[in-house]
Amino acid sequence: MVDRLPHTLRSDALDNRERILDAARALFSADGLDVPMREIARCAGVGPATLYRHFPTKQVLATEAFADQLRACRTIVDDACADPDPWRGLCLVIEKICELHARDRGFSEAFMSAFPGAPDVADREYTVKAVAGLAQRAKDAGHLRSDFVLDDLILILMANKGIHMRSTDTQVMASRRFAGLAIQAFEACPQQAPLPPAARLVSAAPDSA
Amino acid sequence: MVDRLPHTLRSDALDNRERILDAARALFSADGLDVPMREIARCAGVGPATLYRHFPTKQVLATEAFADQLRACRTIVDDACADPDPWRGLCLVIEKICELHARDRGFSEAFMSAFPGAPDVADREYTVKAVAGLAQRAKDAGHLRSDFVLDDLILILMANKGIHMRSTDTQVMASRRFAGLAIQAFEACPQQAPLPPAARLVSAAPDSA
DNA sequence: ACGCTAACGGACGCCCCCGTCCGTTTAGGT
DNA sequence: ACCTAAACGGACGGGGGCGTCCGTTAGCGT
Repeated sequence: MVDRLPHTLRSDALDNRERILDAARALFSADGLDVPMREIARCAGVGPATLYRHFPTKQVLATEAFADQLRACRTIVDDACADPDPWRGLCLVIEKICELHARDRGFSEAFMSAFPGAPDVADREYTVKAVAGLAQRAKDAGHLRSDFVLDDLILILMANKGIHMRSTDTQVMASRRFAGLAIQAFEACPQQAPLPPAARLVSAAPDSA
Repeated sequence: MVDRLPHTLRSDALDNRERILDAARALFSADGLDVPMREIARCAGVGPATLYRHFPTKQVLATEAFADQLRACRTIVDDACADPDPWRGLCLVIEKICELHARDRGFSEAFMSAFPGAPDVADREYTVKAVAGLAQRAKDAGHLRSDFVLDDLILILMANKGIHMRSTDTQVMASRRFAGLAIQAFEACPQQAPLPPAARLVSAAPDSA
């Protein structure tokens, strides 16, 4: 059931592992998380058993496959927080994350499906806090509307996930347009109509932004 | 294969037909279009054969099941076009259609999946023209940003479809918030940053709004 | 060069969904 | 009350995804 302790894979095993991850990344990215495990195996040129030996469940496979994207997310947030202009930082977060999700359908699904109370990203709380801080600073600077809540950001990401196009290029283009509209909606502006109340999306956030 | 000409169903047949439609409406609405046909049959208290006899394909069933919603859509658009204030009309379209989709996941899927070049709604072109006219009037009145295109509306509807919550109430609430943000984004406003270019979503529209 | 064992992958059984056939039931006209 | 045909639904065969077992292959240390 579990790999025993040698901790050092044989060269062919390591090779297969990489090929599986590559195939998974490609298929998840293009078709979402619903691709059959066998399809991934076939595409990687291995048998189903080999796939299951390396990654006992799709969850495990996806987690490994999306490690890069997760790191990218973290980097985006860190960069944004480092920006001296918090509003610019927040805009960057929205634009970059939307684009990341637009380019990788599977990551988008995995990222969002795991949202309410997912035990899978350990530093989720840290990231949430960081973005909340960024948003607060943007509000203080008068660039972000004062009734913005963090749930709005999640709302935008969920919505962005709903945008599906055939070609990746069109997808990214549409997503960019969408991000632009979202930013527009978030920008503080003299004659602003009040928004409908926000639905609670992030499980337990005492003061979300 | 096809029902022969008597044109008058037996009372039990008619009854079953209604029960099937009711079940389909309920299940589609709650769980989307992916519910198995057998589940609908089971829920309606009939055998699979009866279901298939009345509705040979899921497409046919869905079309009949969503007739009400489609009429509601049409009514919303007509009402909006009749509104003396075109901006108010456009806002109503966005709010009402988003809510309609939020309340009925299956309808939302059916409506949007059938979008690029669907041969299924005959008066699609009429509706598109009507909304385009409404948008143009809203622009002329100076309430709708001048770089708005009809594709933006489709974009919003696709995005709205991406918002999924457990309870319908939360779903509607989130969707309302989203519609509010969308309207905010569309509103003409002095210091407006230019949006990224729109991706073509509606197949052949020479001058979309 | 050889053997040991890690690693492989074809094949199996399971379950769920699909669409159809056909023997049985029952509505409704006489 | 009876007969006929409309309508029903259980049951079937096909297809596909799932996760696992086990006989075979081949990497690697000696």
